[in-house]
Amino acid sequence: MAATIKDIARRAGVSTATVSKVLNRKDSVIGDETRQKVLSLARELNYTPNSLARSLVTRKSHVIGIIVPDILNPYFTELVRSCDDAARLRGYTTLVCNSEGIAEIETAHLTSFGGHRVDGILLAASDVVPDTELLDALRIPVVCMDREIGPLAQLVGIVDTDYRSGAYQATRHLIEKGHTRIAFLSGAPHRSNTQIRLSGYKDALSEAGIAFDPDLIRCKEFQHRFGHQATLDLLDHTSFSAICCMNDMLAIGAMVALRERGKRVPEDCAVIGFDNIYLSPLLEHPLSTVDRRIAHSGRVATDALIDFLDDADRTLTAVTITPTVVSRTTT
Amino acid sequence: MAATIKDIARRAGVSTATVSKVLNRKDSVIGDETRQKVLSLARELNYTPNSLARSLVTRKSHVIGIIVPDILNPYFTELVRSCDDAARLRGYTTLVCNSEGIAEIETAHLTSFGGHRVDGILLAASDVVPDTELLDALRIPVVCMDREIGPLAQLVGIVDTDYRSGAYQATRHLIEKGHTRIAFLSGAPHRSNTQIRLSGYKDALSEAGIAFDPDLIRCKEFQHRFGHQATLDLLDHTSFSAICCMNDMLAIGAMVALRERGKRVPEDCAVIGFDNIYLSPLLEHPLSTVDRRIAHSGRVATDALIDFLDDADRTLTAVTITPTVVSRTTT
DNA sequence: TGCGCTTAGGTACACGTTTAACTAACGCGA
DNA sequence: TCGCGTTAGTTAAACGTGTACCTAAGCGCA
Repeated sequence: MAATIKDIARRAGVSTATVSKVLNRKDSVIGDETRQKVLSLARELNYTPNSLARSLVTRKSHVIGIIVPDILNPYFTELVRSCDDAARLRGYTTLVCNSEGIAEIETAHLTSFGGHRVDGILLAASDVVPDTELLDALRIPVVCMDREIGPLAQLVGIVDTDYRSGAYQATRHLIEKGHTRIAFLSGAPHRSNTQIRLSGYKDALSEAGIAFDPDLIRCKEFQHRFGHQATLDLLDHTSFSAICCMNDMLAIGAMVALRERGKRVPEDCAVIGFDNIYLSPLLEHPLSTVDRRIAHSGRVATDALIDFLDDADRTLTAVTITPTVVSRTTT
Repeated sequence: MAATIKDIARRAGVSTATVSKVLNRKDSVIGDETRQKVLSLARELNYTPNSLARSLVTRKSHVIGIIVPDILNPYFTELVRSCDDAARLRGYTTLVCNSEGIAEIETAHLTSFGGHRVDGILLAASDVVPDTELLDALRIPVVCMDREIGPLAQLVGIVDTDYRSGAYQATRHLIEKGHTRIAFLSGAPHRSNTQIRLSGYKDALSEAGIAFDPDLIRCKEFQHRFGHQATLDLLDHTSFSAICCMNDMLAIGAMVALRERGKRVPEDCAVIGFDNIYLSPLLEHPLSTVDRRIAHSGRVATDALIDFLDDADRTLTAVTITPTVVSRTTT
């Protein structure tokens, strides 16, 4: 069907090796006339190299696999987009998989990555613990983004966000606006993910001489729905004038709850989010939040991975991104 | 590195053909003992078939390529997610590319699809006209989703949304709520995409005996930003009590503008969107909109494509989805 | 005995590339 | 004349599978 190197070779009256050399710019040793003939035939037949065959022999697929829990989550959408852009810029293609935050699904995807011989793997934040045994067997370089992982030989990059600092800054921002009763919403309470943010929150409070009140804390999951439900619950059981949300979806949920109860934002209750997803400035009340530079972190992670793949012997890259508060209308 | 069929064959003392047969369940003709030996060795070496090699010989990659203008747009995020789910369910993997709505980029992606020997292509809505010449040369089955395309031999599926009906219903919904001055926001004015929706809008108006007023129409692009800007402009130049937006992002933009000008939704101005992206119920004012069954349409399109790929000679599938109004808080 | 069928598996090529190693022709200096 | 270095290619193997076709043994049966 599609033209192959053989077709070109036959018509040009040369061997496939010659064609291959010309097409790969390894043609220092090829005559000018032959080169031209091959090149023009390639164009004429509109030849496209079969990457399957090529990858098979070169043992490089120029594909990198990405695993996220759910691309519908705007944070991951944005992250994936930036990874994909960065990858393409360097001649790589991405294969994106949704793990649903379920270990078995992630494992299946990793296995499939192995079968497709991806050159590298990007692991985005998730609460499931990566199957290091499988990863080890796969021998494919891995970069983790805000994701805890055990010791792993082929871990070649780590890009983390300084959650403590982010939470600290968000809380401090609220305190500076005069708030003292500040609720705190986050994900799974036992994960370090949440613990570390909580410590940032506490630091800011104690620095300001405000007592920590456990009644103001609600930690369960990073979903919109929980932000809504927790806010309603807070409203019923305690008093506060601000909510510090550990991601933007929680903040969006909180704002719906506040409106349902007739509370104005920010007059009656201030809200700050975390992530700065691209939606946050677009909301009816553009959301104050903590910018964690999503696109930048995706780019950095991808570049680290590809640097490793392209340059022979490279060492582990570790970057931590410090987020900053962006104040909009909700605080 | 990774175990191959050869490794298994050697250890089992059989030929690679035998191993291949066992592993592919073509083993009616293989002895039970041999089968077990092969199977257990495969497990032991944790063998994963090399899909590159396999695809090379079978001429089936079990990959389908998807092109969307921009996955950051929630409509496309949701669409891609549902296509991916549907594809995996049937043993296919997806390769997602962003065209930015630029013809050259789309062409590059299509070429790359050819190189990767994808089995089928899913083309999502976009204003650029597909490169049918290239598509023709590629000889890869294509399914279009809400996308105009010229005659094309390997077009095997079309799933469209009845935009006219959607726009008609949205307008009618507004009229039933008592509105008579209804603004209309949509994308590129000359595209049939917008024209057809406009006709639905006009039909509803004339049916209700309301005169069409061109001053209430603003068509340019389907971006949040334009929704915001157009609403401000409308507010400055005319009067109206409702806005009919031809996608949800426009509606979100419109609502920001209304809030900036101190207008309450829906008391001072009602707003209806189109698409029913997953975000629309989550907004501070859960958005009334027209549900176009995004996930369903992705699934239908993907299934149509794979039906074609799996069953030998199938004919073109054409589905049109009729959207329905979902009334929430903004009308 | 000769024939055919069944069972169990092997042989060998193909898929489309890349690449190390080889060759053939030529020119040139000693 | 011989040897050597260039130049411009070619040959052949390899990557990991799938599969059409072959073989060989065993058995039943006329």
